[in-house]
Amino acid sequence: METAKPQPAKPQKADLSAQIATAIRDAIVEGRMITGERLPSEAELAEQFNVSRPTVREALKRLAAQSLIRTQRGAFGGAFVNRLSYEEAYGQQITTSTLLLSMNGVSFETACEARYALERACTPLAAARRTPDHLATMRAEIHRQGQPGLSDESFCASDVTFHRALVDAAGNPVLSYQLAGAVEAMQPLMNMITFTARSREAIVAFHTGIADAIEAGDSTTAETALEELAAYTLELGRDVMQARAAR
Amino acid sequence: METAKPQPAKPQKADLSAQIATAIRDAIVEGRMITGERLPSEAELAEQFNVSRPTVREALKRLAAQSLIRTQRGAFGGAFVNRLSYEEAYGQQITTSTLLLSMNGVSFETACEARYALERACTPLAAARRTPDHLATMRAEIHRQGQPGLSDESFCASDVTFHRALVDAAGNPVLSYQLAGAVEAMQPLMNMITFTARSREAIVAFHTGIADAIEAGDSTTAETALEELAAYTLELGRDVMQARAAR
DNA sequence: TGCGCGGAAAATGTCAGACATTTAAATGTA
DNA sequence: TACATTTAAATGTCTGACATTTTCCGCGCA
Repeated sequence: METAKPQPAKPQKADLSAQIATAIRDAIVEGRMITGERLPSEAELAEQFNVSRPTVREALKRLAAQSLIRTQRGAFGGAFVNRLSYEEAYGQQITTSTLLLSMNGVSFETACEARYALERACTPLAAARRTPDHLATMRAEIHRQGQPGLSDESFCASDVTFHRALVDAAGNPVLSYQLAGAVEAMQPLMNMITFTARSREAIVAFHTGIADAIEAGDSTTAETALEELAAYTLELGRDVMQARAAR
Repeated sequence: METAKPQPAKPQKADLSAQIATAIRDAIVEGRMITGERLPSEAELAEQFNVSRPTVREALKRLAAQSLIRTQRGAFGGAFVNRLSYEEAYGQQITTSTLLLSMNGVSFETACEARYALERACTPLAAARRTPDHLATMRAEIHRQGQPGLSDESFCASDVTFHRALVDAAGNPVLSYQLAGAVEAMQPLMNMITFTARSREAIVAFHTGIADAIEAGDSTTAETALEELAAYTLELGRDVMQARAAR
């Protein structure tokens, strides 16, 4: 006698290492372990969970991959609960966003729409809080974008830096984190599609309009300029797609 | 004779398993391996990279933790390049956001500001595209929030569902993904602070105003209502903080 | 001929033990 | 006291073995 396959009431089919990773992750997320705290040694964890050391190690590597812990060799080393820094979070956000876009056949329209909607959310704050530093970065990148001999790669990189400065000008690190995926993953994707067709002069003009408005603290004008840039990009993308389809 | 510590030209200090994970990750991100493709078996990878199987396994677990690969046991099983689904990406986004907020002492103001700025980015699209389904969800949650006996936990959960529906109404899955962290990580954080002080009637009134505007396709009114909700929440948070400080 | 059943094979999952390496504390010595 | 040395506790890595899962293929049976 056996119940065979239909066992819907058995969701616990995960690997031991996955279970252990989940258990430790929960302890961290729920605050039972605090930043900087040292986990038991691998040998102790193996004993606690009643598994072998390699299994524990696999679990720890899973957590390390999510920047939840960091390990240190040597005496008094071990695994420590990691403080997730903004930079690490940025990196994960960008990787995840890039993969999500490339693996789900996200259309140009969808990505473009999301990207500009998010950036638009920053402009009122940026207009209110921009520092001379942010403005200087934006102006410098605009100037760079006007140089005649600039390669396409450099122009794209400068484009990203410009928008990054705009986002950072909002002075909200959480917002900057959230926008990292939009700017650093979607913008390059869009550049890759439109760089053949676009007019650098037009882009520079839009960027100048945005920078002027931000400098003047005029969020309405900045939003309008951003929307125009979005519309221009969208149109370019449609043209390119149409040309590709016609071929 | 020995060069001792000062060896700044040696950036390769990572574990073997980390190096291998990076190598495979790059292959995936750069498109040299496509979704669904099978990786070599652990034994083959061990030979290719000239390491032992446990080391390879640790590398694979790192990748699995990021949902980059999925493994399958049995003959013709192995590790396969995983298609990162929206759901998996949501989950990672929420986990990362939650940790980032809790581990970096993000202030109530900062989180609140970012959260409402992001949500504001969705309202024009939501006003233009909302379906009867989304409206029904929003109305249902508003109704639930008006029930007298509702527990605080249920009210908070309903709050999240309401805002989630608003975000989804924009009809842009990439935007929904980006907002997942804001709605599901920041909203609960804010609820935890303000739930003692807030007036449910006021919240319901704001929600109703938002839903009405979205239903009418009036994005300006919706944004205004959202901004009022943001201001109310911010004020509540400041009051609570002040009360705590005074004690 | 067609169907089901069972073994073989290939892969991941797990374990045990050993050795290598790194690091900081403890100890010893000038 | 200051410096060099030893030592111990960890992680990092390797080897080999066994357990488990799953698919494929061929065999036998109707």
